[in-house]
Amino acid sequence: MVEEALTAERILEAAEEVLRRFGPAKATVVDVARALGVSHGSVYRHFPSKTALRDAVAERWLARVSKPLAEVAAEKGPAPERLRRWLDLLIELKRKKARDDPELFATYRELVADARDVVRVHVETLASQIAQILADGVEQGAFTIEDPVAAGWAVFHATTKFHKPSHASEWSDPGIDAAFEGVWSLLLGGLGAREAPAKTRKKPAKK
Amino acid sequence: MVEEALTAERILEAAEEVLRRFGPAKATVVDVARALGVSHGSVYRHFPSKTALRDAVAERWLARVSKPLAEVAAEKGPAPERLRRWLDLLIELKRKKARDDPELFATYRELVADARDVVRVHVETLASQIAQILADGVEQGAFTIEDPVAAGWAVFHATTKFHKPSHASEWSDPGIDAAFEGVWSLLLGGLGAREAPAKTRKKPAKK
DNA sequence: GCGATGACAAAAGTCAACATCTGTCAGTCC
DNA sequence: GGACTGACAGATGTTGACTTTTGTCATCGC
Repeated sequence: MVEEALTAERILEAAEEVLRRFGPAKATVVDVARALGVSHGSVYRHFPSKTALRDAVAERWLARVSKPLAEVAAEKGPAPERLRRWLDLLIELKRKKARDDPELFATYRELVADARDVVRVHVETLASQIAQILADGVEQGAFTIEDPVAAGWAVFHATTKFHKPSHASEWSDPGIDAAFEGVWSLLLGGLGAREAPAKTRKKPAKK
Repeated sequence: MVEEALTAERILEAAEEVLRRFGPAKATVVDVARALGVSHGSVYRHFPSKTALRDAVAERWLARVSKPLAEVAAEKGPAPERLRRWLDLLIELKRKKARDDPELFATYRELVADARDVVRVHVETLASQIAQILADGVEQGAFTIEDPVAAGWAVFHATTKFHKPSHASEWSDPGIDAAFEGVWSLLLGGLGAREAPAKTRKKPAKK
């Protein structure tokens, strides 16, 4: 005993490490148990199935994306600039994962592909973070949309290509940043962006 | 002799039929030759490899999408309404294929997935059709964008979710049409759409 | 002479015997 | 007595001998 009790948290950490090392195809519940020095039956006391364990790992991974974004969404500065930073951060987080460790990224993709419910919640979280920024923007007089929630979803959908992992192979295209600028420019216009009441300005004139 | 000469065109037709019946995993060059009553060696007189044959079939399929769209792009009416019809048609063509014969659609997806060059050309064709509509719109005073080509790509990218086959599983979501309306609304705003000089009006006020 | 053939080597795909894994549960151990 | 074990049945994966396919080319027949 003592030896640190077997908790869901410890199992998740071990599971993540095992997935990282063996990949989703080779990682077994027995491997996870072995890494913890217990029998695989014990793992089943904490997770009802291997699928549930994988879902929980996927959830952790997604939280590492949505949490830093939540901070940007909660800030108080000018909404257009904040929306841009939020999108840049989302895209950068995804690209970084894909670039720095493609194998791990592939593991992550397989995992979340099976965790549809977890993904649904994650995506709803992201869309509502955008909606929050947009609502702030309306309040600031920087945006003129009527329905921030609907517009939040629209921004999310319109930028799918730039953040959804199934498009990862396109992220190394040389024109990808220009493509995003084009979409950003249309979206900003569509949100009815205008100079905020007074205050900060950011970019110099374009072109 | 006579008996109709063996042409690339006839081989393509047979190949398409064989793919339709057996699927891309089971369709062989020998099957195609058998359907034509020739030896498989003969097929290789017209196509250097099985891959080239598959690419050619993919190209035909894609042409069946881009040709009807080219007609809409070439029309002369008000650009905003035409852009909307063009997008609706693109989306409808894709959805119809996916809905009416999911197996054939899966075959088509596998084929084009391997035909990257063919797809690149197809996508460039579509983006330039949008650009043409946008340029007309600028001329008509209906759009205020500076660079119709860049904006054409932006419209294409922003609507990826609604026409790219890898998103087909999302097309049966109940909210998909509302999602498109949201994106459309932002895009139209971003293009600087204003009532055309005089003339037609379409939708009643929203909400 | 030229399109077509079919035998062939190398590559790719199949499948059934075998091995491993998941999930359960009666029983152990502290 | 409750956390943990490990033997087990059924499900899932792996392996390697075998079959099929691709792509070539010397030869054929019109």
